[in-house]
Amino acid sequence: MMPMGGIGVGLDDDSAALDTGAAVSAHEVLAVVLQIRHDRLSVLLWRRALPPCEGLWALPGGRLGGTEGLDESIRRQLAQKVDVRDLTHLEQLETRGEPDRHPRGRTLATAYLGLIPADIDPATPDDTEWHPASDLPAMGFDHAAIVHSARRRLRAKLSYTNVGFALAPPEFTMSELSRYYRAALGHDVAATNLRRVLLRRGQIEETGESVPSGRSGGRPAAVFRFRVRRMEITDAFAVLRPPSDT
Amino acid sequence: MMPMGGIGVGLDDDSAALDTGAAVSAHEVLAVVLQIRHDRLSVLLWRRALPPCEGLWALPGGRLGGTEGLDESIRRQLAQKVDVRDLTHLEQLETRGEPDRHPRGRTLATAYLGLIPADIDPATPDDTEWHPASDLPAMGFDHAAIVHSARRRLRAKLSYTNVGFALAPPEFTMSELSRYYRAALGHDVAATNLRRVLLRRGQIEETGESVPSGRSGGRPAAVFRFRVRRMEITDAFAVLRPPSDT
DNA sequence: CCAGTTTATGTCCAACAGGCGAAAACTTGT
DNA sequence: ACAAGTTTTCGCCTGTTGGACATAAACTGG
Repeated sequence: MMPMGGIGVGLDDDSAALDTGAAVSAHEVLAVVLQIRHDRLSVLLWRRALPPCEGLWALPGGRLGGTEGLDESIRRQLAQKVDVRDLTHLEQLETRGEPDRHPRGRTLATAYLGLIPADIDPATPDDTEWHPASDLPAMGFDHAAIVHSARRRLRAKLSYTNVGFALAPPEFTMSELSRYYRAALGHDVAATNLRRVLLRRGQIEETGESVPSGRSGGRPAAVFRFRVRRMEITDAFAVLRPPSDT
Repeated sequence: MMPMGGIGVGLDDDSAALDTGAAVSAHEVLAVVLQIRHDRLSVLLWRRALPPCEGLWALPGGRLGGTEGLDESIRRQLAQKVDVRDLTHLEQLETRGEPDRHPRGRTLATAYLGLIPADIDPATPDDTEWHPASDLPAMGFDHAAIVHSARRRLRAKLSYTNVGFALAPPEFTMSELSRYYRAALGHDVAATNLRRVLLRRGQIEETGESVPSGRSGGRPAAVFRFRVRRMEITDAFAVLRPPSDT
């Protein structure tokens, strides 16, 4: 805290930084990789074999390389735990820098949110497992808090963007899709309403195909797909829209 | 890029990082401080007197200290350019880490978004000035891009949160508030509808007072205030709400 | 006291979303 | 072939929301 909260002297930023004792700080990247598995939102975690936090579960990630960008780095690190080609979406989440967040000394962490569609079962190393996001195991560092941030972000974005495409397989029926939404949002979503809303927003379209429904009979379900498979904001937010020019 | 994009060997993250050549990377914090000034959304910038980027305009900020957290650091750095007590809101925006974003060598930057209410005119050092966000001067580094991120974030949040409190003075009339919204959003906002929406969402309330309107006469305007003066999400997003239990 | 200006209130309408029930389309069993 | 059961689809109704607009209210100045 600056004394009195007033304006300090107009030092140049570089010099000002030096006398505060800028230190060599490590920087790591982490990823919260989410996938709907068996109707549950799940996170990819690995069990630490070595200290610090030995035996606890942690997010995939690692130290930032000297010549790579953040996006580049998280993809490289992630490749050690899962096939990165399966990722349908990856975005930056937040950066944490509390001085004591890492027992090994000052380490900043930039966390990412990654999504994998529900239809695939990526191969993972032995130390790596999927855990339900609503029932996390004992986790090291501040990783549990980061997972919660990611869930919140995902829930919000499901409502005003087309992120659904990243959770669902390329083609799906409405009842499947509503199950994915239910798993991610934590509450029921009526397939009927979901269909109407996503169609009106132009997020999804019918492929023309249809597939027989579950084994006990029933009307065949129409097959849909997302029209665009990269993130877009599709809900021009409610209030305060620019005046319509019709 | 990993060859074939497959799964790498299961190295521990720390060791994996070392052989990639983890380097001493500097970390800086930056802030996009926005305020509505004379009906225009404006950014606080300072002119660099020394290289790199000498003579260009830059965001306030500086090197992260060795023992401080990110939030702590940005407040300290900001105190050199403006009275931090005037900030009504401060949130993390994004972190940039392209290896070439800083000519002096590898420097990560975590950017913040800060807001100052429209009614005050904070004292600033000689090298520091307010610039219209829609008409930026020549800026160094990637700072112009960061300002654009901040504007987008603010526009979005005005629609589904109560951030308005951070742009407006503690008390205001509806026509004043609609001018602030217009400046921040870039389009007209009808005071009538704004009032109805913000009242229904419980964001604002009448103080009971009223003030005479502009110098040329007119009905006195009712005075309002925001009920809560810290960020809250007030629009439980449209679609996909939990089923109502009425 | 009237004209002009600004704010407040109310109404209309279109869009939207949630709920529900009926119809459609299919499977299985008799 | 037909009935029963299941799942999806479609249409209707309702309550809410937000943008536009018109009218009423309140005040100033001449």
